[in-house]
Amino acid sequence: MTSKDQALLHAKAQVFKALGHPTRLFMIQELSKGERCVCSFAEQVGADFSTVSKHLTVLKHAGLVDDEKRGQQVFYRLRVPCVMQFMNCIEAVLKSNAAASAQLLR
Amino acid sequence: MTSKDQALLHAKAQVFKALGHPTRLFMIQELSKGERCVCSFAEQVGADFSTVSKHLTVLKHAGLVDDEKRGQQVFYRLRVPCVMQFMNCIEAVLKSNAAASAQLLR
DNA sequence: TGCATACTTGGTCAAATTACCAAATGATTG
DNA sequence: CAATCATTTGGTAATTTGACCAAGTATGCA
Repeated sequence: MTSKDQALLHAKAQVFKALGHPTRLFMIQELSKGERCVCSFAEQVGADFSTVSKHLTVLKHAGLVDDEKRGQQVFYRLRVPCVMQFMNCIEAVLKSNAAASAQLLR
Repeated sequence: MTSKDQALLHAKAQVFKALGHPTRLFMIQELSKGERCVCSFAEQVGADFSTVSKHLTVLKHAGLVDDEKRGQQVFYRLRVPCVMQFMNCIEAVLKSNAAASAQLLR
């Protein structure tokens, strides 16, 4: 494997890693319905404002979302709609997979 | 959000988390070409046998792969072909996204 | 039966992640 | 300009992750 392949592999893993947290995954799901400001997440997620902001930063660095400041608010937008497709596929797998579901859905 | 939704969200996040490591992602890519025994990965990945085995366990618990013992070898198989589709989508995004690429492909 | 081969499991330790608090920045309002 | 609202940044502590080594289990062969 070339070092370029290595880099690409690492980059892709970073994207998955960014999605590998319940709060961030929730944010992605919400963003798939339309843009949202940080404040709207802060309420909904029930975590500290700073925590929410940091999660959004992770998603942004992974290239999954874009942000735009308008007035004093910052709006985030989903950049990668194909995530949702995969999310549906995973959901189907989880539901069809007794072994993993028993472990994961607990 | 109901606690059932919470559980599902958590389960999905676990799946992404499992994919969020270069070695495990590599394994998934290789498995998309066909089944493989642990030993074959051990050589290729260049990590300790036990490390390889643990990575495969993570993928298995996430429901992404199946394993089958035949003789003294254990063969792993990809359970979720749709991962590859998403992988391609991510790859496209990474290549089209200067900002993230600069960070991630370094 | 005894020994090699192919894995898995348990332990340990360093590094990464995540959450919160406090403080800093930036835009808006009085 | 001072005060306030929305958000980010920095610091710290608790938890999780990942890598290796050593030891354990299971299969196959002499």
